[in-house]
Amino acid sequence: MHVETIRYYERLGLIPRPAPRGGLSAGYRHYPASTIDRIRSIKRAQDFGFSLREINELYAMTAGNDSSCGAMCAKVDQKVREIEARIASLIELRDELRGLVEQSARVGPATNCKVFKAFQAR
Amino acid sequence: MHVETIRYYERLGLIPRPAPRGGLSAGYRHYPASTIDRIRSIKRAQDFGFSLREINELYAMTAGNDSSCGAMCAKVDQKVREIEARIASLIELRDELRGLVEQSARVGPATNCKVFKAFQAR
DNA sequence: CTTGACTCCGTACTGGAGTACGGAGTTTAG
DNA sequence: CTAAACTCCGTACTCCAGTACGGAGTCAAG
Repeated sequence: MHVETIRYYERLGLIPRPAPRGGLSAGYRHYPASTIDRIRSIKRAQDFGFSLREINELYAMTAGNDSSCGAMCAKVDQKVREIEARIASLIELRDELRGLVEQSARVGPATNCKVFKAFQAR
Repeated sequence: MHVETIRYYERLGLIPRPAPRGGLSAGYRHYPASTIDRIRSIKRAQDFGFSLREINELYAMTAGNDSSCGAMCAKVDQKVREIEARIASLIELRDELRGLVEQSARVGPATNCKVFKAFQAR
C-alpha cells in the first residue's frame, strides 16, 4: 500500500485525516486502528467491484443509523445486474471473435483474412 | 461522428490527414472514400473490443504484405483469451455478491448487514 | 451582405485510481 | 553526527477515448 494512495483516500474523504493534536507527531500521520480497518474494508469493497465513489456512498449509508441494510443490499443487487450485463456482452463478443478466427485460413496476407474482412465489412 | 473525434484519430495516426494540395479546400478537410472506409472499420474494430492502440497495430500488420493473416488471427485469439479471463472473474464476483445478499436480512441498520460485514471481514 | 452555422487550430479538460515530482523537514542506522 | 531513507505538502502527470474552449476563418441561406 503506497503512502500516496492513503493520501489520495484522505483527499476523497474515504478516511479521516488524523487530527493535528494526537494523531500527528512532528507532522507525521499516525493512524488509529479504526482507520486501518477502514482502509482494509475499502480494498475489500474494491475487490467486490465497487468504485471509490460507490464505496463512499456505501459508507454514507451506514452513518445514518436507520434501516440501511435494505438500501445497502439494493446497491449490491444493482451491482450484480451491472456485472451480468457486462458478462452477457462479453460472451457475445467472444463468440463473434471466435467465429471469425475459425473461418480464417491463418495463412497468406491479412488482406485475404476473414478477420480483416470483418473489420471492413458493410 | 464528431469532427473532434476525426481530428483525434488523425493525431493518433489512425487515418492519414488530407494533403494540403488536393485534400484541402480553403483549409477544410475533404476526405477520400478510402479514409471514410477506414474510419468505419475503426469503429467496427472497436466494437470487437480492440483499443485504438491495438487497432493501430492491426493496421500496421496489414501494411507489410507478408503472411499477416496468421499474426492477425493470433491477436484475435489473444483478445478472446482476455475476454474469457474477464468473464471468469466477473462470474466469480457476481456469485460472491449474490451469496452476500442472499444471506442478508434486508432489514435493520447496515451495521448488522451481512453485506456490510463482508466488507469488514478479516 | 449580413447572420448564423460550420470548420480550422492548439491546448486543456473529463473521469478513475492512483503515481510522480520537488523541496523541505524528520527519523534512524552506522 | 552525519548520511540515507523516510515523510510532509501541493501540484501535475499517467492512461484512454474522446470532448470542450476560444479566437479566427469560411461557407450557405435569406
